[in-house]
Amino acid sequence: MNITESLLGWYAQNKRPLPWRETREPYKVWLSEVILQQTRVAQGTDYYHRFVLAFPDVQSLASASEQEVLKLWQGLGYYSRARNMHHSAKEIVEKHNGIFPSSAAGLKKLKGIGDYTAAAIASICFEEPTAVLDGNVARVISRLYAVDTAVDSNSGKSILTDFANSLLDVDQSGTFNQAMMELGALVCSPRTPACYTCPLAFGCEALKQNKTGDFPVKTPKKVATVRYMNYLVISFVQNGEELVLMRKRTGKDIWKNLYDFPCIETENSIETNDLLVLCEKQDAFFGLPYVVKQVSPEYIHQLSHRRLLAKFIKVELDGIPAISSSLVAVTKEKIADLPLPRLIDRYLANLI
DNA sequence: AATGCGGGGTC
DNA sequence: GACCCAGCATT
Repeated sequence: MNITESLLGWYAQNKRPLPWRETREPYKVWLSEVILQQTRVAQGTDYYHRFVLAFPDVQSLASASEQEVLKLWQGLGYYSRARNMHHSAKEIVEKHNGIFPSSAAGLKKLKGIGDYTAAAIASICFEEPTAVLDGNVARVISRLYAVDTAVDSNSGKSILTDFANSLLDVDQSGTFNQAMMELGALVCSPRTPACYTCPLAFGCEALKQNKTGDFPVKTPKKVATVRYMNYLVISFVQNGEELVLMRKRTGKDIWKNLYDFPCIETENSIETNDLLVLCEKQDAFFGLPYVVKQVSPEYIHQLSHRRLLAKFIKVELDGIPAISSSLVAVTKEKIADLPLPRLIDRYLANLI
């Protein structure tokens, strides 16, 4: 029995019935792969169902507005995935006549498709004999061969990809790739791998050395830095209707093209009185009389690479502000139509 | 090669 | 609290 056969035999018996495994349509496989980038199956599955329902094919996705796509992506994070997928859907429809590229090299030319996703779609949908390398595969292979090069370095990725390709069953590359990932997800887990039930235990170098905990080798991460977000929740009445100012986030910062409130970011925590001085200085209230209605407690919003400490100051203006183009004035009901970061969504849920 | 980008589950 | 998840783009 060799490693490849043992793996495929295990997979046939133990694979989970995941919805995207019921199809080989490139569109649906692509959608599933993008949703699952840095995202667990449990977190992404509902999003997959909602997307397939709302946009059943690449044409319907291409016809949608970016805001619709982002709204559907809301809460999943890494929003560039949604923007890039929408961009690529339009490219596939307009430049490729709605037909997906059938090679990994062709797929990689599309925005949002890198080494992993290109190999995944090419092998699963088109049987291209190329191995994928994701977090699961890196863990399995690094343990199997006791690879002590960091898996997040270029040389490490190259070594691991070569090993994976050397094991690849070229006649069923899509199945093989999914089997490797499934083994990593279900058996060869990060903390305490279930080696006693692993079909590859007989050939595992890390297990032989009793050092599964030493692999994969990774370069240490940096600690998350703090950002202080002082949000201004500015409302006013126009034509008998209460409106709230929202801001579309542009530029290279987090949450690009999602909506939050006007915000004064500071280097350190700031008292409300000092913040109001800053607001005056920056003309945040448009020179109108205002009343502070509420100051929220501090919200802690933990991201992988950032720790956001947010405060929300609710202010009512007496008058109608002359707003710039980056701001929109919306009714409370319409806020729900906008794509919102999780932090803003949490705050709004607490307002009642 | 290093950094930014989200959010949530798990131990 | 630390880790990490079917990674990618940019610099």
